[in-house]
Parts: sequence; structure tokens; C-alpha cells
Amino acid sequence: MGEFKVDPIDTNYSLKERIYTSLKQAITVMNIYEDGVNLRLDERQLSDQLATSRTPIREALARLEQEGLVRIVPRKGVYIVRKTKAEIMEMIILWAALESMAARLVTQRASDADIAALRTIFSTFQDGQVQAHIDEYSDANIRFHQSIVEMSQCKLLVETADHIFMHIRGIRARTISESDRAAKSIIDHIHIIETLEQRDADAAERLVRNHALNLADHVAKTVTYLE
Amino acid sequence: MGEFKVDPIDTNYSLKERIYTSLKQAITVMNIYEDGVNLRLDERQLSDQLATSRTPIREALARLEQEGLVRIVPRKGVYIVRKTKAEIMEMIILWAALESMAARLVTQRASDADIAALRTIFSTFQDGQVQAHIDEYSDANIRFHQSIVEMSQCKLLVETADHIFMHIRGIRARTISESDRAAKSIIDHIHIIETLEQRDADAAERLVRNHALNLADHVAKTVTYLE
DNA sequence: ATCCCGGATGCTGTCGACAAAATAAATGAC
DNA sequence: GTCATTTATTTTGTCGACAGCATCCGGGAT
Repeated sequence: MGEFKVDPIDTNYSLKERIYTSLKQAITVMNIYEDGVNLRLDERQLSDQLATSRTPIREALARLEQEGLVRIVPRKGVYIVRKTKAEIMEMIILWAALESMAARLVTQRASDADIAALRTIFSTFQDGQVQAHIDEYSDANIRFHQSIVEMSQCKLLVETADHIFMHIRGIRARTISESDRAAKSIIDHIHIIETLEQRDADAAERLVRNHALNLADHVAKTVTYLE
Repeated sequence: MGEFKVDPIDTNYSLKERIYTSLKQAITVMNIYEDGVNLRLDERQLSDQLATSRTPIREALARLEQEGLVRIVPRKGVYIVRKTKAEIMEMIILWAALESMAARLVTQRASDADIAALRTIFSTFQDGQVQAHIDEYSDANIRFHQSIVEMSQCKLLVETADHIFMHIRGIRARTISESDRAAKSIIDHIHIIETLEQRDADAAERLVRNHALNLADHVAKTVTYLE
């Protein structure tokens, strides 16, 4: 029987909301660290492109500012913010704090099946396959870390981690795809999974923390395109 | 010489900015968990009280929503958000993650003098004096934990902690002032300071984490006014 | 008396307009 | 030709207004 189904009218998605989502997407997708990119957002230009008035755009921009994606300089304009190297470092440290706590919670809360599922994320990368599919490995890497946070079953932890992650997405993708680090990385991941399976909260926390802080050290030493 | 000094005109503080600060202050000060309080914010009423149009108010409210202080329900109105007990618990867990990482950083970065300064926070509470000045002790308690986070010299850690702290301020004040917990609390603090002085990162991290998680357990067991 | 329905009221979401500030352009002095 | 100064243009911050949805109120039917 062909049912007559209609989607409920999205009264929850106002113009302001959609503009916010649209702008956020546009900002996160673009490479803001490229030379010569225009970081200035013109309200009027946006209102033309989106075919709305400036009011909902300004409300969306106010939210984006609170989120740290743009900076509104009074009487001058709104600018997409570039994170400094120091800020990226701090974000990785915060990430380490969040994910290590998440790992601790996973040892207490997650089911064996959920933890086992972590292994399947890397199942397609047997042995030396990593180098060949470096892009897919980068994605798997991201999924792995996000999975741990999600398995903590702490919504606030997930939200906060997502928030940081949005900012360091570009940097992480570039850094992880460096050849020699991927091999080291996958070994770390296996060890982390083992400690989770053993329900060893202290060890899991320590390994996760060190894994993230290693990234921080690596960024401190090698990343130069942020200065 | 009598110099002619004028303050620079606050071009950095637009109307939107001041309204944001004003509303935020008003919300954090009021007891939003009291029975019968009006959680609805009327834009027009606000525009009357603040003697402005609704536009800058709406932009301020958009920021407050992103911050989690209010919830904007499309076509219905703006409501101050009450945190549920589960959310408070998650905030304390996040707090534990942040402060324990901060403690680790303190052992690596802070000067001996800075760490020593932590002791002075509680210097006025010798022995059994705690019970007599429970309010002042509550303040000292808050200062102690904020100091640790600040001494981490990680701005993002400070910002994030402040953000959570704003939400749990009321709850923390009420909970800490319970008699028997204060005595236990001050002993924990002394032990934490000792591990910091010994530059024992692992121990400091563990003690700080457990101290916060103890509060979480206590809230889970005893707090009933949030349901 | 209770429930349902329709009009009246009020509030939000969005808009276009205007003033002030900032930027760009143009004019003039040297 | 360069620099300073004035003028013109652009752009932001704020405002008041209007349409549309939500809520409240009252009348009528059962």
C-alpha cells in the first residue's frame, strides 16, 4: 500500500539557523591558511548571495563569533579567524584531556562488542597497506578517536571534542598523512584498544593522553605553515 | 602637572556587546532553579528596559544560545535553560578532565613561588576554623581550583573551565558548604599541593581527578533539587 | 458543565531604511 | 611626484514596521 507520507514542516529550522549552518560549512570547508584568501565577510554580499536581509545573517554571525569561527570587529567587519600555532597546540592539549577521560569512561561503561568494533576500523589496513591508502587511513584515524569519545557516553565530552575537532580538522589531516607517523600511529591504536579490552582505566588513559601529546610535540617541532 | 586625560571612547563595546554582558550577568545571578521563576525572556520587554530596539538584543541572545545559557525556540520564544542533574554530572566529569590535565601542566610549567601561593589561599582556615567561616571557605575553594587551571598557562583550558564553571557555580556553592565535606575537602587540597610541589605529574593528576569525581559521586547520591 | 471552534491579541522573524563610522577617491599644496 | 586634506562612497550598527505564527479568549454545540 502506498502510504501518503509528508515530512513535518521544519519549523525548527529558521532562516537564521540555515544561514548559520551554511556559513559554518563554507568556513570549515575552505582552506583559510592559503595565501591571499579573503578572510573578510561582507554582510551585504552575503545577503545578496543568500537572498535575504542582513538581519538573520548578523544573528548567525553572532553565533559563529561565540563559537570562535569568526571575529567581529566593531565598525570594521567580520573576519574568519586563523588559528595560531600556539592555539592549535592548546587545542591538542585539550583534546588529550578530553579523550583520555573518555578512555577512562569507556573502560567502565562500554560493552565488549563496542570496544571490539574499534578493531574493525583498521581492519582494511593490514600490514603495509597503510602507505598505499593514506587518505582512507586518515579518515579511519579520525573515526577511531571520535569513536572513543562517543563510547564514553558523555554527551558534553562529545560536544566539546567535536567543537575542538572542527578547528583542528585541517591541521590533523595534513599532519597524520605524513608517512612515518602513520605506522607509529597504528601501533599506538592497537595498544589503546588492548587496554580498553582489559578494562585498564589507568593504562588506557595514559596511552590515549600520550598519543595526543605526541602529536602536540610533533606539531610544535615540524609545523611551520601556521606562522 | 595636571594632565588632561580622557578615556578612549569604548568603540570596542557596542550596544550588542553590552546587552550580551548585561543579560549574561542577570542570568548567572538569578536562581533559576527556584520554583515559579519566569524562565521566558520577552524581547519587547527587554527592549523597553534597555531602551533599545530588539535587533541588538536578538544578536546578544543568539550568542547566549550558542553558549548554552538560553534556548531559542523558533516562533515561540527565548527560555533560560535549566541544567538537568545528568548535565551537571557531565559538567563535573569534564571539569575533572580539564583540571587534572591542568595539574599535570602545573608540575611542568609553574614556578615554586606560584605553587607555594596555593597554600596561602587556605592559610586563614587553621584547624577547625572551617566550619565557622563556611562561606569564605567556599570562595577559597573556588579560587583554589581556578588557580590550578590558570597556572597551567593554557588559555584554552582556562576558557573552557570558566565556561563550565559558570554553569555549575550555583550547584558547587551549595554542595561544598555541606559541613562534613569541607573537612575532607581541605585535606584533599593539601595533598594536591604536595604533589604539585614534588612535581609529581601522575600523582597530581590522579588526586585532582579523584577529588572532582568524588564531587560527582556526591552529587549523584545527594542532590535532589534538580529533578 | 465540558469540549470544540473561530476570532482577537500578542509576539517573533524578517525586512528595508537611515545615521555614523570607516574606507576609498579626489583634490590641492609643496 | 609625493604627501596631506577634503570629499565621496561603502559598510556597519541600530531602528521601526509589517507579516505570519502562536496563544488566549469567548461563544456555541453537545
